[in-house]
Amino acid sequence: MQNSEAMALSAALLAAAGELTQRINEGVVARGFEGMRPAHGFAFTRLAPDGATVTELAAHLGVTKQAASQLVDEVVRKGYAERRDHPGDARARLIVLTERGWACTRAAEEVAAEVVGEWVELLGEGEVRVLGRHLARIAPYGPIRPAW
Amino acid sequence: MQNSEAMALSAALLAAAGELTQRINEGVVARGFEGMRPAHGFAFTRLAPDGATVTELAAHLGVTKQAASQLVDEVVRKGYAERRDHPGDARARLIVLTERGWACTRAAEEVAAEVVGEWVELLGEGEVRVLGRHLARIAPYGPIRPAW
DNA sequence: ATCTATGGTCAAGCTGCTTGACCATCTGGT
DNA sequence: ACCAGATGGTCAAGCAGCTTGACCATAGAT
Repeated sequence: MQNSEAMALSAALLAAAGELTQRINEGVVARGFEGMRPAHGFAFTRLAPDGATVTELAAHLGVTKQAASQLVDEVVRKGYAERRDHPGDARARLIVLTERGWACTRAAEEVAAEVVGEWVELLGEGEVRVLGRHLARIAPYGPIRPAW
Repeated sequence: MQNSEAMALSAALLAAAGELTQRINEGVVARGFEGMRPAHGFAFTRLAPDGATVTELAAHLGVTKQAASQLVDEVVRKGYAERRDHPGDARARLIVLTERGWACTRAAEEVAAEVVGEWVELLGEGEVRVLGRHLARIAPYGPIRPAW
């Protein structure tokens, strides 16, 4: 495969990721979750199942734990999450979503489904599923970082 | 398609984009182009064919023209590009790559080809081509923004 | 019992972006 | 030809989000 072809693929991937992120964020904000940034959403995906520690969150976001801690401060202040004592480790705090945090997460999923729905119209559902499977094989559970 | 499925696809897309960007940047830096950041590479892809104005660059990167101008300052100072008079518009300057700028661009293409080569090993060349075509249809020539 | 590693926070600083103001030049209407 | 508004570009100031460095409390190992 030619270098220029690889570069075109890279550019398309980046453009798609950037547009998707922007649209999800705009949709979430439009649904009444003001002051939310994409990073909050990515944090929520890590907090969603059972909560997480600041250190785990930092690893997931690819930032320092200080940065993650500041981000937690912010979402706690805005009412999307709360710090609880960690069961079994008195040093750690378990960050969990509040009901409003869950509502925000559901809103993000709805918007994502809208955007992906447009892709389905363009490419067909089967092709979009294939796209998802291939992308999942390319980037299996790495940290989610800003594209640049 | 379920909301959770759309969210998983979104996460995979973002993770793939983030990893690709990081690896290309690391590869470029490792080849001797120190101090380069991903944003520089994205700027170069716009400058590459025939140069561009600061305003065009700003639109391509999705930032203000002041930010684009600062970025141009930086790459000019580092020897990757130069400001020339714009033929046909005395207000504007045409930013063009220097030879070193072209070398950096070629290096980025090489690294991108390496990474995409790994995807080809995973998925096969045909599937990767399909991936590229689909992504190109999803995000046709939008600005390349940071993922968050 | 101690020593080291780990989770977390506080504080300070930096980088890259934004907003706002401004000048030079282009463009279109009169 | 001229003027008014639009456009390209830069300067300056401010800020948000991240980093590094220092520090404390607790865990786990020896």
